[in-house]
Amino acid sequence: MADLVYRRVLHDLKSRIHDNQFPDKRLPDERSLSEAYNVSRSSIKRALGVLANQGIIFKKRGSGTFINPLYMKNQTIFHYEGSNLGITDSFKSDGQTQGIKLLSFKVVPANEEMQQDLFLEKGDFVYEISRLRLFDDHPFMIERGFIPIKIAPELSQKVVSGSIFNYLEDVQNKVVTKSFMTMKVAPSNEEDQELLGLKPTEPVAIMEGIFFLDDGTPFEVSNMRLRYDYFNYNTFVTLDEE
Amino acid sequence: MADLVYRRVLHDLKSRIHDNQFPDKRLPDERSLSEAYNVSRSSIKRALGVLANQGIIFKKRGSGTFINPLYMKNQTIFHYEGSNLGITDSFKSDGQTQGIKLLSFKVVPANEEMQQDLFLEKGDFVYEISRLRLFDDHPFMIERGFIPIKIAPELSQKVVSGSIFNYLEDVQNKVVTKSFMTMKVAPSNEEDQELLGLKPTEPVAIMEGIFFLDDGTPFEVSNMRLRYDYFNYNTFVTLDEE
DNA sequence: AAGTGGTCTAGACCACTAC
DNA sequence: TAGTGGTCTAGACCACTTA
Repeated sequence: MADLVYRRVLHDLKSRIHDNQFPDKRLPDERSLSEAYNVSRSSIKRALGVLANQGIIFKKRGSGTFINPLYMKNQTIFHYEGSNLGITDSFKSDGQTQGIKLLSFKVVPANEEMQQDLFLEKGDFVYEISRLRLFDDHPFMIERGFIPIKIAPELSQKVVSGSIFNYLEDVQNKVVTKSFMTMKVAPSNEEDQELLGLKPTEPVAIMEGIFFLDDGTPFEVSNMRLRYDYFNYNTFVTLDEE
Repeated sequence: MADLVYRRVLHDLKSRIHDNQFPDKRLPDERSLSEAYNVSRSSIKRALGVLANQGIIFKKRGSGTFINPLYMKNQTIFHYEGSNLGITDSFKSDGQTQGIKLLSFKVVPANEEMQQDLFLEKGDFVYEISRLRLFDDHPFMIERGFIPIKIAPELSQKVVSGSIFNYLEDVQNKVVTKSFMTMKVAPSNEEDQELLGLKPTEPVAIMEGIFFLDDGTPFEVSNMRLRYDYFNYNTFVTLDEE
């Protein structure tokens, strides 16, 4: 994976940018880069495309490719590297503790919706895992996840009481790299109010997602209900390609 | 712009997907598409790549290209799907009407936070534009935006009563292509309840964003409060290209 | 073994910018 | 007019999945 041509170029250019090797904030033109790296112009383009997506450079047709001055300044805000799809790792824990309380752990037949979402056949089974997430002993999220048993046949109660993604990666060498999420807002229902300690006027954020493995296999559908005051989603959107 | 090959394919495939012309949730393979559209496989790949980025399809190496089942569900009104940064264009208007009611339009000095976000100097001024967005005559969003006067010196009351982004693009040839957004949830306050017609138990979604022009210039900071039942944000996160 | 998506190349032509 | 990035092609080869 790391020996791909465009990736080699990408990493090299990135470190050269960080090393300030382009003091005029301008990169060489694509044809020169192609020659210098001894790769095709398409590969250069691909590497530059990734950098542009990350907001590190700007291309201006007809004039050249330039380093984004904002990127070099305000690194904290605009830097989008190493985000994480898993919940356990999405919360900053500077000394605070995260906890998981297992509410229920069952095996159930996949309903029709689930069959579609997870690419299952009629009669396939899924784990249904309900958990309460705690942050410094305060519950902030109800999580109900469904995972096909045929993808992870030996999930145990112990495993689902911890980070499932970490288990998968460490033990089974499966990596979750994509997710499709949809976010909504709703008034809290009675279960929310009880489990999350909310007043009737206090709402929840709802995140539903499908998580995919590296190869595109849908791995889990998850429904998450969060205390409104623990929800904060940041995103950097670019529209280069419509 | 619209006559690009990959865009033609992209739009065609997109509408075929929406029309449910692939009932088995599977697209033809790339080589067949290439032949069917009479374009190169690279162009097919590019179109499919955009669809994949938008989370509409996903590709499984070795087996094929499939439609994301979650995408077809959850099609509410506010629908950001990376297709457009502007609000006016983010709403599906199949016959429905969108409206904007101007609440206030002032010029004020930029406070310190604004100076940072919009890269302004001490003493610079910004427009403060408050608007109520309507959908089929129902208010669904309160929008308060701040734009530096030095970037758009001749904004008029008429312009800010319509789509500012469209005005910029059509009249000034400036295009907004990037944004940094943060989303939260909160109980509705009295102003929300009055303007959006909410009950005290009904919440709002809050979106705050900085919008950037093509060349990286920050153009607007905006704070948006939406009726909870009009909010639905879909996003597809990939950790692929690092 | 056949079929699928992924990567990469070499080169043509186009559209825009700067001088 | 020269130089830049953008689009597109045709085809080779690789990696993975499925049977």
